[in-house]
Amino acid sequence: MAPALLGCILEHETAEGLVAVELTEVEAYAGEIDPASHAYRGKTGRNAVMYGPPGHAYVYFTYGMYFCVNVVCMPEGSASAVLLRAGRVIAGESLARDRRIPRRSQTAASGGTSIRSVIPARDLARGPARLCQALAINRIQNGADLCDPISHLRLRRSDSDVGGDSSAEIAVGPRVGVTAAADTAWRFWRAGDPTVSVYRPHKARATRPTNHAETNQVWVG
DNA sequence: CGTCGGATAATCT
DNA sequence: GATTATCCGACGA
Repeated sequence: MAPALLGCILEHETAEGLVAVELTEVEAYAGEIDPASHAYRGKTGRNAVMYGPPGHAYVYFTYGMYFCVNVVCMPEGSASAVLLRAGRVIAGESLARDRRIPRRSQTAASGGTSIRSVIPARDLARGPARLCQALAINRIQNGADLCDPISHLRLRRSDSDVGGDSSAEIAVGPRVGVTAAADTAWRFWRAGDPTVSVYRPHKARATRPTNHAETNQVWVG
C-alpha cells in the first residue's frame, strides 16, 4: 500500500479554503508484528482507529505539540497503517503558508507576522507534522473516512495518474526517528524530490540515571 | 552546511 | 516517571 500512495492527492476542505498535497514520502507500519508500530502492544485508546475499517485517517498527537496522519490499510480487526510523511502543495499554497507560521514567531511586536523569511514552497508539507499543519489536520480528523468523496478530508488518485503513469522513481530506506526495528526499510519516497523530508535517525538520548543525591535523598547507615 | 538542546503533553509502564 | 513515527532556532564551521 505504501508505495502505491505516492503521487496520490490528499486534500482538506475547511472554512478557510482548500489545501491539497501530492504525496511524496510515506512509511509503512505493520501493526502488532511491527515493534515500531503504535499497535505493537495491542489495542489502546489512542490506536483504536487503526483496528477499524481501512481508508480512514489515524491521527495521533506527539511530542506535546504535533499531529501526524496515517491511512488505515488493513481490514477491520487488523491494525496496519501508512504514515504520510511529506507532500508537495498543489493547491491553497498561501493558506498553507499562513498555517505554517510557528507560534513563537507570531509575536505582538511583529503584529502577528513572522519577521523570518517566507517559508519556501518545498518546506510547506516537508515532514509529517508540517504536512498536518499545512492541511490543518488535528484530533478532530481522527477516524475520518478518506475515501468518501463527501468527506472534507479525502484521498484520491492524481488526475495525471489515470494511465498508471508512475514515471517517478521510488526510493526505499529505513523509517525516520524510530528506535525499534531501525533497519527495516519501510520508508518510500520519490527519488530526488525536494519536498521529501531529511532523514534523521532517532536521537539516542542520554538516559541519565536519577541522581538521588540531587533529589534530596538521604541515605543513613 | 551540520549538530544540538528545548518545547511540551498524551500515553503507556 | 519515561518515552515519543517532531520541529525550530541557536550556534559553529
